[in-house]
Amino acid sequence: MARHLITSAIPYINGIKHLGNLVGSQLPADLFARYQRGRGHEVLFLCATDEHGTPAELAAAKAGKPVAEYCAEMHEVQSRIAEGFRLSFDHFGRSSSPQNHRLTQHFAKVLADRGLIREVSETQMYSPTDGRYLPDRYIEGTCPNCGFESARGDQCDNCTKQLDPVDLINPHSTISGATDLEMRETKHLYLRQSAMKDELEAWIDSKTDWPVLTTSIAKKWLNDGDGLQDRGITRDLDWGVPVQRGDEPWPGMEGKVFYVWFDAPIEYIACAQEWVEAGKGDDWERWWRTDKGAGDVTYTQFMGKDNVPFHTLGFPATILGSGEPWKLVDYIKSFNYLNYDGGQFSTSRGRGVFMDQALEILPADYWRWWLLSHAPESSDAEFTWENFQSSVNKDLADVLGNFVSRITKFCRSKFGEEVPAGGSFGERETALIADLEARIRAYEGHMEAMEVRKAAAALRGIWVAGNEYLQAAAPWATFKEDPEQAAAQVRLGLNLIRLYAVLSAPFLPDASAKMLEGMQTDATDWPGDAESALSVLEPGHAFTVPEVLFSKITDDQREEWQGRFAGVRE
RNA sequence: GGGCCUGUAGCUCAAUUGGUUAGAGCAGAGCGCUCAUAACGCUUUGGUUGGGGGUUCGAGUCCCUCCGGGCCUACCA
Repeated sequence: MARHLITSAIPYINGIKHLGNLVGSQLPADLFARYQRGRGHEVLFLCATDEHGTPAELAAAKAGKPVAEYCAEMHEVQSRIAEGFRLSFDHFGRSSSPQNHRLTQHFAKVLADRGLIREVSETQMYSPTDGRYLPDRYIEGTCPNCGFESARGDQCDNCTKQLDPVDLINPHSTISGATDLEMRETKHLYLRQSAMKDELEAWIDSKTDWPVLTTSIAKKWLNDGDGLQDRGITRDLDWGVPVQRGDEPWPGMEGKVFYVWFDAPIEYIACAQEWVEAGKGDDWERWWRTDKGAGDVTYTQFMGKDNVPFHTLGFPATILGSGEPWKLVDYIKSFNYLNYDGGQFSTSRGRGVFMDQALEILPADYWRWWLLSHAPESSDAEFTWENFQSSVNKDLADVLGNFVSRITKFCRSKFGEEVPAGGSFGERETALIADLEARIRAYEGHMEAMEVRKAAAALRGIWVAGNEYLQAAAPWATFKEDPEQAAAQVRLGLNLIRLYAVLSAPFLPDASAKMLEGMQTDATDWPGDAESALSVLEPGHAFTVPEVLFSKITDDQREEWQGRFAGVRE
């Protein structure tokens, strides 16, 4: 039995995520976790909320709540929505947990002890009106280069020139509009990534089977300009992990916190500690310490492309730099973006479908199927309501759902609600079994390789094979001449439903459960050979005709949703 | 500006890494079936692989160039 540690990029706390966020990390991670569990492997699947940073503070202020309270509430909201999508996290943690505080401070100490942290004195814009230091992009003004009036402090959106906030003409805070900005001297800690460039590069170069999206982004950062740059890992904020050297104070760093991108990946580890604390497990080190049992763990991370630099360079620099035997990631599966109907999903403009809204209008399986079967693997993908409607209606309602209906209802009318006895398999059945054998193995291959769209296509092909068989065998015709033979055909058809339930579970957990319930079986072992997998339900086994698995999306519904999600979120 | 990704049938995507006649699904057309959610199956129309040039016995695949789309560019996360 293999052991799989699986993490999804942790979603930021400041609101409900849209479908693009979902398909870029949590959903494919869940697919992989469910598949590996289905194969009988030991899986630890972790996710959490990423709770620190300026946007969290601002979102809390906007909601009129203390930031800790706001984050606690939003964590609950995201947690419930994750359950709604059937995301099967073994634990859904919080980057603000005490475990993460301790571990983040521990890593900082170890890195400092090994000479990998240096102090840098720099100047930073401070806004007395806002009472806070402002990240560059929270300052706007007129671009000195092109005269664009809403240029951000880090870059002008009009001429794309990179800027320094002090260059802006008439700079002001985008939070309050305040113009009384001043430069203040402040000290920060930098992680000396540059000192680890060769080690990181050798490690990346050894990963020849990673998606090009992952390695090309990593290499770009390694070799761009002067090479890998040191990175500031502290910020002047209130909300975050206080800068400490382990348990000890860090002189000169009073009142500062670690930068979210330093503490967020560490939460992957802290989350396993939370998992133990919550009573769901008893040994987190078995998953994370190679000196304490994690040597045989395969660790896979899932994320959108915007997260790649932090997972290929920043976090590995932390892990490797510590010199401690932490488990390093084995495979990084990254995704492009999902666009919405000709443009981008927009949280600020309420454009597109958000996770809570999606569940209000349709069950999770509909979304899981469309999103995964259209996952943005090779390039950005696009959600359109027409495509969604036709894909879901055809694949789920017609091909899979109707298959279940036609065979169960036919059996009920001719043989009653139990698996009929009699007859034997002939050439047609042998051919189907051989075909399915090959298709199942191909499906497994795509799942192992995390080729999500190909896996979906292969699964659909397995469903189609059942319809082809029924059409050719035509038990409704056979029945008139040779009821025994029809019984064998129906028996095979009913067994196909159970097989489909097992194979489809990673994509469609709810429909899978309904099929198993209808077949009144809890035999969910992954199929070894197709032949024995198709004789699990024996003659005389009782079943019930399941309710319709997937009702179709009507044109009226589609048009209504199209209008509802085009503009501003309520 | 620089870098990376991408462009294949009306739509969404494949193509064993340079190897026969570029394949699937959806949509369209025709036929069959009547168990089933007006479902299913079979057959079929549809391509100058964004344009141009080059390398090669052979190019969707490699090189050059032009055009279009997207992302990243280190203080949003």
